[in-house]
Amino acid sequence: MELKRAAEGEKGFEKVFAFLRERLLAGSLKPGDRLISERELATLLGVSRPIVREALRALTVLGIVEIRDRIGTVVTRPDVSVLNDFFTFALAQQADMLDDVMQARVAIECQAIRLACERANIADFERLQRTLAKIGETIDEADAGGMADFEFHRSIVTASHSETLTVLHGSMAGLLTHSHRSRRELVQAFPSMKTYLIDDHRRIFDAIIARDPERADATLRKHFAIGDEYRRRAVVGDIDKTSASG
Amino acid sequence: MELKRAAEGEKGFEKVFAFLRERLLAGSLKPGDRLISERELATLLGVSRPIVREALRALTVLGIVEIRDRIGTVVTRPDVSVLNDFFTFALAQQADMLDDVMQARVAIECQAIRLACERANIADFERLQRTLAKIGETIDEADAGGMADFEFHRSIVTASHSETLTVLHGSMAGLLTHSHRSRRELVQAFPSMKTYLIDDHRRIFDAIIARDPERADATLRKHFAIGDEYRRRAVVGDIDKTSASG
DNA sequence: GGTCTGATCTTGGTCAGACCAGTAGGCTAA
DNA sequence: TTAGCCTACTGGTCTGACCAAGATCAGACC
Repeated sequence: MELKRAAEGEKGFEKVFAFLRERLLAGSLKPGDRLISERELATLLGVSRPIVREALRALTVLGIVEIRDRIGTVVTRPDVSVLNDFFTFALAQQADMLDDVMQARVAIECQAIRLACERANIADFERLQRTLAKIGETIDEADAGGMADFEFHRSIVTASHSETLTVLHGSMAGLLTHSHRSRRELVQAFPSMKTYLIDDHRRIFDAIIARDPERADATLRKHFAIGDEYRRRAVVGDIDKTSASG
Repeated sequence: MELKRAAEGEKGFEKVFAFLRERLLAGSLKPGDRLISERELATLLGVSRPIVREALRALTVLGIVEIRDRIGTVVTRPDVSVLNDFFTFALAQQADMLDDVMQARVAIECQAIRLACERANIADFERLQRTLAKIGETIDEADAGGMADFEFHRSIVTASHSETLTVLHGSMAGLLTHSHRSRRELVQAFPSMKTYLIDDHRRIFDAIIARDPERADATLRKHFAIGDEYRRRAVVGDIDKTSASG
């Protein structure tokens, strides 16, 4: 059984997984390809079908393949949701990681905005403008306002035309949406925030339009810093806000 | 069966996975906890053991739990290797993603260096100094030089004391090590690179020591930009370097 | 009484075979 | 030729079983 050669040492799951990984990484299995059936794979590798399913399921959660009921298993283009899942779980267990994730988000977004300055096209500009307008319209609503805020920032990342940045940002987005929302709740407490929210986003938008990476980055960073400042002040003045920061 | 309540809609794998996800996210299952046995889980959820194993295996590849032979399944602290796996697979199938990943790496590292300026302690400084020295010592060796380069950059991220940034950077590191290495191979072609490599890293180091985030960030960015420039020039002069970029 | 040892229970690891439900494609009948 | 049926195949799942080895506790020994 020369086919087993490369996977002889491992047993069971590892064997199947290694077998498939090899083909995947070597490129002999490309997106769109359909794998041989579970039964064939099982007999081919000398394992039982449940084991094969474990391996296929593993690849599924990694977003590498897709198991289609009664059709077969096909190789897919790497899917983002993996990162989403991972971050969701990771964050859930280490709530203190949230500040950390925020840092990563800032990292991604600041890089994205630089790229956006270079790569943004008309459609991107239009989307940015739309979402910017939305921020102004929803300035007094917590939910819609938070959503608008989020959409604007997402538009920035989209405009970077970088899949990886988009993926990473997206996977952290879910965790941070409530952060946008809670920030918006502060508007009631700090009237000056209205100006901050509208003007800051406007400045960010302008910098992108001007295709000025340095200014865009700096403005965005300042925007985050000010947001932090407001939040800190809020914590001082309104303790029960802290419970939502986890 | 009120226990099934939340997972009634799904079936099989989804049911088990959802059941566990719920507990994991809600925090009723914390790192270190041991799950109930596969058999119990199976009867509890009304599915067969192979299905339970699929779900557990899925969580395993996500780095959420660890299945210990003849011991049980325990919840672990989220593991980085997932991201590694993902990026490895993703890159294998979409080589064009490499530039993109590089962008993300720049993003992470530039944010990290800013944090490093604020948070780095003596130990961090020492590590940076050590790795910086190593770069000078190994300037003429491709392998060791690439490694030293990599270590220095990793030290920067470590000095940020941000778990998330470290994790993200680490998961992209494997893919980019060869990038460091191949960059070092250019040293032969471009003698001026020696100065670039040594002086640039030195400047970066100085900026961190000076705890000047802006300067550090700018210097690091410039460093990457120059590296890109060298690589671009190399591609023009030496085509077979491109084949190794996948 | 305390400790050591071994039988037993439990756990994961795996297999074999079976049934269901649709899907796809070949074959047949109109 | 074409519409429709029929079978082979696919994934989805279950059942029940066996193995090897860690965990546990009872009983024997010191």
